[in-house]
This record gives sequence, structure tokens and C-alpha cells, in this order.
Amino acid sequence: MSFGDVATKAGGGGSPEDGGLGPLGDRLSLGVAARLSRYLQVLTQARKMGKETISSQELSEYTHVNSTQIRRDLSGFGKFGKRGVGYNVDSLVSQIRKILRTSGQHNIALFGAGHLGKAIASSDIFADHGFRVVAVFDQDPAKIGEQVGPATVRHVDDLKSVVEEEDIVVGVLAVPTAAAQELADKLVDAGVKIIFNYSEALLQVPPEVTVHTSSPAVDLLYALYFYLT
Amino acid sequence: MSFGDVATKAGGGGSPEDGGLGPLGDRLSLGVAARLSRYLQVLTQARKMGKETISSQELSEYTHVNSTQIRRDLSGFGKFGKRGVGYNVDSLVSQIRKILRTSGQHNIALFGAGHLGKAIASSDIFADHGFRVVAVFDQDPAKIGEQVGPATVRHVDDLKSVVEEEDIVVGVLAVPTAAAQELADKLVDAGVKIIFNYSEALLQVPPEVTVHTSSPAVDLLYALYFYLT
DNA sequence: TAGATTGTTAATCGATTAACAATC
DNA sequence: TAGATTGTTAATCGATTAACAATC
Repeated sequence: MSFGDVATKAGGGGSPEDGGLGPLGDRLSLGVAARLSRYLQVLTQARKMGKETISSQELSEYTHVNSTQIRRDLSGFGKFGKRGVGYNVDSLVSQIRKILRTSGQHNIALFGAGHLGKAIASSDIFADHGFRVVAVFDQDPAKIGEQVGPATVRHVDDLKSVVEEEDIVVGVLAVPTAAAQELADKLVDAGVKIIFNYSEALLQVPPEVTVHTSSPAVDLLYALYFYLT
Repeated sequence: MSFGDVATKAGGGGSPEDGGLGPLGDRLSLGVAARLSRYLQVLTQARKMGKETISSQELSEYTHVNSTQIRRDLSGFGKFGKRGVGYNVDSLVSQIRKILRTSGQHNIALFGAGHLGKAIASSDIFADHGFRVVAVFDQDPAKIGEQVGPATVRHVDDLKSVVEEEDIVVGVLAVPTAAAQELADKLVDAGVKIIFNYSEALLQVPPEVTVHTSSPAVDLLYALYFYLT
């Protein structure tokens, strides 16, 4: 359970006008949305590796979600698979993107041009899913103008105008814990509604803003528990 | 749902001999273990900030877990709180660590001395929870001997002996996707049972080994869905 | 005392899964 | 055809929550 605070309704049945695509009019439940995102990650990587079809069993091995549940999740939106064969990877990627409404490009502002910031900017872990780092900010004047991944480091004072110009929907904080809250405040002030926090700070934001705090140590603690018992 | 594949039994009731600490003899359910880990993260940070007590309501705000459920989770193991006051942060940290059996130190081997590896080694996101990076490996001969965080970069050929000498229980892969599977194989061969994967590779490992793949983009997709709808 | 917050009950709701017919 | 895998049902199980008495 490493997802942000996002209100939801249970997804009822589809209306007659939803074109056979299931309950697209309703919001997905938290669990379904989380699992679909996960399937998408595996499918994206499977496609990179040249895989053309994939079975619910294979998807299950990589996502650790029960294969029956995978079929159930998918069949709620249409008959995407072929019996005896599996699912076409390419087409399933498109379908899930459609369901999650994340087919387009989404722009990210990255804060912190240290090791972590550079790692994020040069990785394609975001790029593969349509997220583009279009702006990088750092407090250190010496770093302004430096090239980090595809972007040039700017001063935080430019934040508000950059958010508007570049249509930024997500702010990623790769800064020391002590600097995080102040930047979160500035992001909120600039109208950004999704904050991805790589620091350890416990961020305080208005209810309409979603904070996701990355917590690898939590995941490790959890894995370790089942290893130790 | 970003946790690894870990078998479990539902946690039954505590036995009369469990010293009032609840069902410590049984395995926690997946959900309870995940949530306790999460509480621990927030409590650890709250303690750093000098907070002495915390209410289930406050914990709820930071973890996005319902406050009733937090009280329920905790009361299953003992009466840790004080009515009208809340929970003592220090003592709750100890209690949860006891329940999760992660009071001790656990040693990590880190692979990849690039930006991400350096960010991980110098962060205290792991250190705060008793994880210590005791060995760093890199394929690049030029990096051997370099100091990364508290450790010196070594050659992967030394892996097996280092795992034994340093009692390493977790391997963290901060390497390019193409290099990940080979290192995973070597970790499995050396007897490591928990692999933390920061690459995009879909790792294949024996069933007794747990792989956790970090997937910030998945979390973003998920957050974005609820933002867009 | 008055206010706050825990611990716990009881009811509901959604997630999970085994099983299997349908069908590629 | 024979084997594989989906789509779907029906039953179960665990998670979630509102409500409130207990008590600091």
C-alpha cells in the first residue's frame, strides 16, 4: 500500500452507451487502478523485450497478482484476450492506457540536481509511461544553467511561470528532507496537484493535493518480515 | 500494491502464552505487515522531528490509512495508546519493530556506483530503518576502489565471499536494465533471498527469492488517474 | 469536570479464489 | 483433435468503517 490519498467510489456496472468498454464512466476502485498500473508496467517492459503475447499466468508471475484476478480485472472492460493464446501485448497496453486515461504526455518538474535528480532525469522509467521531465530546479546558484538529462537547471523563483508555460502536472522532490516542505508549498501555490516525494519529510498539503512518498525502506522491512518468519 | 510475492497465512488470534503481545506466533497478513511498515516510517520521521506523542488521526493523515484501522491494527498486539492522549512515538516504534522482528541491523549489497547508487548509498532512508550498505559493486574497473557512501567499490567477482563475510540479506540493483538479470542470478547463487530492483528488468528468480521492483512511474500513473477523473 | 482519543463491536462491502465451461 | 487459456460464476474470506463506551 504505497499509494497516495485519493478518494474514490466503487466502480458500478457500465452504462449501455459505453461502447462495450465497460464502466469507463465511473471511477475505478483504488485496487483496480493500482493493479492496472502495475500490469501496464510489466506489459511495457515485455513489449520492449519483443514479446507479442502474454498469458494471465505470466502476468501473474511478474506482478504477483493472482491470474484469475487479472483476467477478471481485464474482462470488466472488454474481451481483450484470445482463449488458448493469451493477450496481445501491444493492444493490451493501449487498452489499459485508455482505461487509465493516461495515453497522452504529462510534464514533470524535477527539484534537486544532485545524484538522485540526475538519476531520475536520465532514466527512462518515467519516459516509458509518457512522463517527461521538462524542467529541473536547484537551490544551488552554481548549478543553474547546467544540463541535466534533457533539461537545463533553473532557479526556483521561475517555478510559477514555468508551471504555466510548460503545463506541469507533477512535481518530483529529489531534495534533502529539510528543503522539501518549502518546495511543496511553492508547488501547491503554483497549482500543481500531484507531488512525488523522494525525501523523508512528512509533507503537509491541502486536501486537493496528492502526495506520494517513496519509501524503499518500508518495502524492505515488509519483505524482510516474510523472509524472517 | 507494490510489494513482493510473499506467501502468507491469515493471522489467527493470539495464544494464552504470547505475553499479551497478541498473535506474534502467527504470521501477519500481507495487509497488516504492509501497514505496520508504513506506520513505522512515519513514526521514525516524527521522532526525528521531536514529536513525543501521536494520535491515530495524525498517523492517518500521513499514511492515508483510516484511523479506525490504525487503532485496530495496533490493538491486536497490545494496548499501546493512552486514551485522550495518543501513542508515545518512541515506544510505538519499538513495539512495531518487535512485531515486525526488524529490531536488528540488516546488511545490504548495492550494485551500481552511478548516480542512483551514489544517491542510495549516501541517503539515510535505509539507515534509519536499520539497513546498512556494507558493500558496493560495479562492473566498471575504473570505479573499483572508489569510495561510495560508507563503502568501497568492489568487483562483482568478490560477491560470493562478501555475502558470506558480511552476512548480506538484501541485494539492491541500481544498474542498467540490461545488466540486472545477470546480477540477480549471481545474487541467487550467493544465497541472497531478497532483491530490490531499481531497473526496469522483469527478473526471473526461483520461488524462494523475493523480488521487489521499484516503480515510481506506476505510482504516478495511479495518482494521475484520480487527478484526471 | 469537559474534551479528546483509544479500544472494540457489529455490520458492510469489496477483494480474492477455485472451478469450469467456452473456445481458440 | 488435444492442449491451452480465457471469461465468468459462485462462494469465501478479509478489509474497512461507523459508532460508541471506556478512560485518560
